[in-house]
Formats: sequence, C-alpha cells, structure tokens
Amino acid sequence: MARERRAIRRIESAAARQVTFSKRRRGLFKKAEELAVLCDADVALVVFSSTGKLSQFASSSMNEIIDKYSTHSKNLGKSDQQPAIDLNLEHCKYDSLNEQLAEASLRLRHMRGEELDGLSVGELQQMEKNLETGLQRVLCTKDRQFMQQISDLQHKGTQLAEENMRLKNQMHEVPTASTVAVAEAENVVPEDAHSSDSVMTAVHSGSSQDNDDGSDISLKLAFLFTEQVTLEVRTVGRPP
Amino acid sequence: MARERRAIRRIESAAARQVTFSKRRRGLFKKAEELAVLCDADVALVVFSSTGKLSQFASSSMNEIIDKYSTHSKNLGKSDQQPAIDLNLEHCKYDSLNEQLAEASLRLRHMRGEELDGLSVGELQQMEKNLETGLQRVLCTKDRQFMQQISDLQHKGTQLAEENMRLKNQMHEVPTASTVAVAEAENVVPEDAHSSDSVMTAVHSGSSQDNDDGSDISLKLAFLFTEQVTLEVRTVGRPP
DNA sequence: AGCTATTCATAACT
DNA sequence: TAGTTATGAATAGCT
Repeated sequence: MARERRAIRRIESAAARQVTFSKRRRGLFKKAEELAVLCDADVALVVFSSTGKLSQFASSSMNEIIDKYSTHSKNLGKSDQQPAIDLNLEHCKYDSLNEQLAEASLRLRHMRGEELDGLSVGELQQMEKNLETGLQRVLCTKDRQFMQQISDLQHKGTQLAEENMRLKNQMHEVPTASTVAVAEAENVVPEDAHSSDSVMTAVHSGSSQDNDDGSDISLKLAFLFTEQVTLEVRTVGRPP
Repeated sequence: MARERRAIRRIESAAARQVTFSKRRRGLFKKAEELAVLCDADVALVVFSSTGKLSQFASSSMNEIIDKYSTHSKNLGKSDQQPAIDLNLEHCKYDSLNEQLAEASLRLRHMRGEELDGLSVGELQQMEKNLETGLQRVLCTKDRQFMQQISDLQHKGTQLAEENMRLKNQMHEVPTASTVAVAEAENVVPEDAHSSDSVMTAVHSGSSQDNDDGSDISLKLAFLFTEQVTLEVRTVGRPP
C-alpha cells in the first residue's frame, strides 16, 4: 500500500514484523471503531501479537459481545458441560427475545420511515393510519401540557396579584406612625422575599420540563411575575 | 476516503448505512486477516450489524481466542468458576435484552400515541418531528408504489392496444370469404375467456402487492383492460 | 452492483 | 520509536 506493494505473507524479519504490527493494528482498530459508529454496529476485536500481547476493542462491552456471539452461534464451546441443557433452554428464551427485539426494532425503524421498500401498500396504509393517530395524540398531549403550564402560571399570577393588592392595602392602612411603619417594614421584607421564593419554586416545580426547548413560556412568565413581585417589594420595601 | 470526506457519525439513512456497512465490513475483515498473516498475530473479529446479523473472523479458532482472551483479561484463577461467571453473564445479558425489549416496546407505544402523559414537552416535540418525518416517508413510499403499479398497468395497456391494432390490421388484410365471417361469430366466446385469463395473469404478476386492500386501482384498470381486450377479441375472432 | 475521484493507510525510508 | 512521503487501497457518492 505504499512505496511498494507487499505480498500478504508472514514478515520474516522480527523487527519489521513488529513495526508493521503496530501500524496495522492501529489502522485496524480505527476502522473497527469507524464501522461501529458509522453503521451502528456492535464490533469486538481481539488481537494477540506474535509475542502474546493482548489488544482489544469493543464498541460496547467485550463480554456482552462475546456472550452475544456465543449465544448466536449455536456453539457452546467453552469449558462447560454440566450446564449444557440449561444453556439450551436459556438459548431458546434468548433467541426468542432477540427475535422480539429485532422485530420491535424493525417496526420502530419503519415508523421512522426507514426500510419501507419491502412493505406492501396495505402495510403502508396501516402505518400511515398509525402514524397519523400517533401524531394527533402527541400533538394533543403537547397542547394539553402547554395549556396546563399556562393555566398554572395564570393561577400563580392571579394569586400574586391578589397578594400584592393585599400588601398595598396594608401599606395604605398604616400610612403614619413611624414606629408602626418601621415594624411593618421589618415584617414586609421577609414576607415578600418568601413570596418571591415560593413563586420561583412553584413555577419550577410546576413546569417539569424547564430543561427543554419548549418551556420558553414558563420562563418568560416566571420572569414577568418575579419582576412584578420585585417591583412590589421595592415599592413596599424600605419605609420612609 | 472517497469523493468527499464523511464525518464519523452514525449514518442516518438506513439504506446508505447498509451499503457502507457492507463495504466497510469487507474492508475490515480483509485488514484483520492481513494483520494476522503478515504479523503472525491471532486475530478475532465479531461484528453484529444494526439488524442483529452476525459476521465473524478468526485467524485460528474463535473459541480458542475468546478463551485466551478470557483467561488473559479476567480471572487469574483458571480452574475457577467459569460456568458461574458464564451464567452470570447470561443472566445479565438476558436482563439487558429484556430491558431493551421493554424500551423498544414503550417507544412503539409512544409512537402510537399511547402512554404519553409522563413525557416532557421536549420529548413530545421530538416525537412529533419523528412522526412527521416517518409519515412523510411512508406517504412517499406509498405514492411511489401506487405510481409504479399505474405505470406498469399503463405499459400493459399500451402493449395490449398495440397487439389489438396488429390483430385488426391482420383482419382487414383477410376481409372476404363468408366462412370466415361465420366462424368469427362462433369462436368468439371461448377464445375470449382465454384471452381474458391471460391478461389477468399478466396484470397480477406485474403488480406485486395485489393481495392487499390497496390494489383497487390495479383491479379496476385490469378490468378496464380485459374489457378492452374482450371487445377486440370479439371483433377479431378466429383467423381463417 | 459497478465506477471514479478522493481520501486514507501504510511500506520504505530517515 | 517516531516522523515523512510516495504509493497502493479503501471507499463515498453516483449511476
């Protein structure tokens, strides 16, 4: 593959063999990983050098893949003879599970619109129906959740507005008497801070999806409300 | 490595993934064997495709290498409890498969619009996207199949029309002789049945999806053509 | 499945 | 062992 083509025979020179081994091993492992990533395959690669040194690569877990291999090839060829019958039973269950998983996986791929070419028109129509139904239901559920969030936020907003009104009234009812005002002020601040906190907490717990891209509304409303509260706190906050 | 560099990420298109898998797998196996031969190494390679299909290569015996690997990497005690470990692995693998199956099953139910209540808005939006993509692809595939059927039928129709024209011309070339006229009137029915049959057969073999509910068009067109043929056969009848 | 334009891997060097 | 380079291989995107 390089300056000159090299016949695929055992390299006699131990040094050259070692060098080629290192280079080619690296290339092989790279390609194994690429295959696994590109094609979503499960790849296991075990290499013993001529000196007996082990190298390995596995796209998932080596044991898992080896196990899968052992089960897949009907070969029980290990140092076990006693659990042969047991393993046969396990085998059947295992194969059945594998089949079910393959089936489910295929159906999912079909739902995603992949590998449709082998399907009949009737199957396609059935899938179309299922997809439309599913899509409708997803849309309904999503809308419901949005509306629920909005409703929750509106509710919170109303509560806060009421509380604010109440606080304003309290302030207006005790407009004079500096001692009272001071005492009241001391009460107001923590009260209000507590309210603000509870709002944020409530909003967060109310929308359990705020780590997603779909919760702009809740965040915006939350800021709206906290700003409102902040303003009120400022207004109420420090007494004359 | 080719027309354009390809990022090492999962290939989304199932078809392209399959093609790349085939090509790269061949390359990987070739390189594995070359490494084994050139460098006198012991190489084992196990590949499961995303559809669960197994491919393997081993420079000596797969079991031997796996055994060597197990001994080399895991337990230092050789005459230990290998069956026990094996069974544990089986157990884990079994559980893992079960989990995967449950997961796939749940996803399928989600795609069908079931059990959506626990999902976040973000997940719902992702599903909406997937469903829409899938639906579009299903619709495209279905349309393609319909159009293929129609195209096939049109082709058949054209062929039959041409044949009819040819038969008409033949008849006009032999226009007189009263015996011919009489014979013509008699033999129409059986000949007709035969022609009709052959047409139906042709149409059926042309459309490979006619066992489904989606093949109304093909049937209708088929009847159209057979009627046309019937008429022509009546006109043409038996040659002298 | 087969064909190229490219990119990649690597044999022979240093 | 590591780095360089000319060259043979592998392969991505097409058809």
